[in-house]
Amino acid sequence: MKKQAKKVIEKRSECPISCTMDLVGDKWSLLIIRDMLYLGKTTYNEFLKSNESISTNILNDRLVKLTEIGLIAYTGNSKRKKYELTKMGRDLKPILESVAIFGMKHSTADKAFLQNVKKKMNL
Amino acid sequence: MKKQAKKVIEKRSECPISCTMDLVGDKWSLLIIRDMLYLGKTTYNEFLKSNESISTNILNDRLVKLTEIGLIAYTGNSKRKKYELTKMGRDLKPILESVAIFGMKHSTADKAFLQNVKKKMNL
DNA sequence: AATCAAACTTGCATTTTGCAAGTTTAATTC
DNA sequence: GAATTAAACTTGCAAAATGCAAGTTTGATT
Repeated sequence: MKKQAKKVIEKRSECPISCTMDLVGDKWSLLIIRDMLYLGKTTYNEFLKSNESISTNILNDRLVKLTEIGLIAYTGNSKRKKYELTKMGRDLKPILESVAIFGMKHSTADKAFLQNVKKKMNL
Repeated sequence: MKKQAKKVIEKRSECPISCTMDLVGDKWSLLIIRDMLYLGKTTYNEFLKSNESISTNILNDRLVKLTEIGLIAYTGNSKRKKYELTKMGRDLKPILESVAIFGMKHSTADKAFLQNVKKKMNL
């Protein structure tokens, strides 16, 4: 029954940008948040089926971390967890918006991607 | 004279958010951009002296990558490089702003940090 | 010409991520 | 209510990214 010790997230400095990156500046966290915000995903298996193919151990690790941080929270028993963004988590939306805008302008990404998603979600 | 091969950055998906994270979603890139945008830094040694203590190999790697991507560019000869943000790089500013706003609201970061910086820089 | 120092480079340890399995236990089916 | 299913993890090991402490190279300064 080895629960991973709740490791304190280290701050590299007092800069608000640096601090935020220390929370969600890894390869996967913001994509999980995106799936919640734009795709309405709530469960482990839904997150697992993203186009970017996150692996199970990383997904689990991120869900635990994001929950510990307080960006997401779950309801339901341990085998039917439903994750939701907290108030704090929803405050990440402007970040995702600006990241998406940059991506639509500069990357070779499919520019219709988020537009379609938003339409589907009535956003 | 081993130049590191210009490795193509892999896209995990067509999502603009994912694509942007594939470009600058590592532990250090946005902090270098921050130093250019808010602190007016332009040289290797200035970047090296950040509060977050980036190490020399990582800094060099990121400067090469960001230059290859086209977010920054340098003038000057190889021993007195002056880096500047490109038009594309300056388009990251809204991302840094929203990240900073989140950090000021939610992290235990020094809330005066960026305010002071901006005042100093007349932003 | 000698010295300095800015801009890298190298080697190796540690941490994070990726991949392919396996395990546990609520919920469903029979 | 026992057997089956599947959602939510867990584990082990390989690969990649990061961290650290040196060293090297080459324009600029003395």
